[in-house]
Amino acid sequence: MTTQSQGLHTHVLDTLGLEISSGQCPPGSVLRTDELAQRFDVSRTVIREVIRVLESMHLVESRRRVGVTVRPTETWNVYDPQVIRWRLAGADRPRQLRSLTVLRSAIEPVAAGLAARHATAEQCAELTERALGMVATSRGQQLEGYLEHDIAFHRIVLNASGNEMFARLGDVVAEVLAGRTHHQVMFEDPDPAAVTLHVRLAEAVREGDPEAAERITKEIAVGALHELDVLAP
Amino acid sequence: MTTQSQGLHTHVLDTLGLEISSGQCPPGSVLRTDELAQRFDVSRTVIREVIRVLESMHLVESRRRVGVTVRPTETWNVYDPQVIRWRLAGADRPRQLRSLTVLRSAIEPVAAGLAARHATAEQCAELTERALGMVATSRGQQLEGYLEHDIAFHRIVLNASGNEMFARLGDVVAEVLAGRTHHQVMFEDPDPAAVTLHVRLAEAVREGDPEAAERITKEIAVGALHELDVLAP
DNA sequence: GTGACGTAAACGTCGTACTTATTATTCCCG
DNA sequence: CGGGAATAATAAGTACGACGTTTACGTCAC
Repeated sequence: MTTQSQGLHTHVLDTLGLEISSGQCPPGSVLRTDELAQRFDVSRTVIREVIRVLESMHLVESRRRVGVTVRPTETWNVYDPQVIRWRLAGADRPRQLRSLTVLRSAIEPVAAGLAARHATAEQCAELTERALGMVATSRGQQLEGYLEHDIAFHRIVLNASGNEMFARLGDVVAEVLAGRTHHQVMFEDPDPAAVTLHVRLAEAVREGDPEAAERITKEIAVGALHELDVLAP
Repeated sequence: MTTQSQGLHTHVLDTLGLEISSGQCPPGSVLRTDELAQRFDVSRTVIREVIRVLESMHLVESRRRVGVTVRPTETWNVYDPQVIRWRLAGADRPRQLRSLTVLRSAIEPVAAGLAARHATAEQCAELTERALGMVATSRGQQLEGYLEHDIAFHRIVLNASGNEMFARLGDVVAEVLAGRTHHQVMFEDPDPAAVTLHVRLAEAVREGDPEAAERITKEIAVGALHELDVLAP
């Protein structure tokens, strides 16, 4: 899904990034550019560019005479959407999903409060529209449609907060929601209570009620965390 | 400050990243690899590796036949510590500092609450030590010493939260605090009230009182935001 | 055992040649 | 005169080979 064949660079980067973040190349292990070039059947040029990108994400460290060593997990750029995607696709998806959901539970209530203050009429309208879309797709195994509305909904709230750091978390939230829908066992329709809360949040934002918006979003977050507790060990 | 002459790559990356994030190369403007190679007097190889890194940060987009175009601000990886450093060094430091402080005000209270639950004895000890260090350096123009304790203090709280997303925000907070001390007009000693709150926070964490920890941290955040309002327009 | 020293292994940089995608232009046909 | 298809031009993508530079590691003398 993440792999497009739009260039050798992309393919190699994606493969290596996935291998590293999935723990297949544990921290401390070393890679050699020549070996990689041989393995992927590409020139060392391509490998070097990939390594540089991985290095900028602090996934690896390149040192002379020793090679490219995988760095310890604590140094990864875990906010890089690419890294998040790799990790969610890899082994410790549950742990990752939990960290990210806790992050959401801290950010989104505050963002919703700000959104209630700053949202434009246009944003309010689209928010309501998305909430209705969620209602419409909340029953009858329309998970993909629901997911799309859900992602759009949260993205609007984050954007409407007016804070760029919050806004840029839209991609992260999208990854989390997508990961939850696709990888988690999620046969059933979404929780009706959650759907209702989204509708109420849209109302609170439209009415410019920051306290309510914050409170409702906290409830949504609590629900998401609870869901994780139930579905994942 | 960020530039070490540890390789051409680093130097070129730092220079270009700074120029882009400072708005010197506004979104939409195009760079050519050949020109850059000539300008920095390095081979195209080096330039390409730099471009690839910049591309992974979503600062630029490279397309055939058209060149390397600077992408709009909304797409930048603003959580990348490198990008943060560039932006804090650049033109819109005030705006950036405000966004980041709002982010802190959302994250740190939650992190402090978690820290109160999960902190080890060792972490509590070091936290208290740092709080005392802040007290000791809070008067008499010892700003650098105070800053060091302040950074360490907040880093411990974030780490003790047990959430890796929070923990990785330690670097961001460090940048914010450093930026505030160094670039802001800050002749005076730190606010005594803030110092006291840090001491109380250390106590709350040590006593395992999440509610108090969260509340006190919120007060610290409010103070930081207020400080921004007073010092920057 | 300890220190200086040399060696080789890996990345770092360079230059060039060639390939490919994309845009701009030209030119022919309707 | 206009529009679409063939064509040219351009800049990035890839490959290869060579040399430079750092640095871990083994060796040798003391």
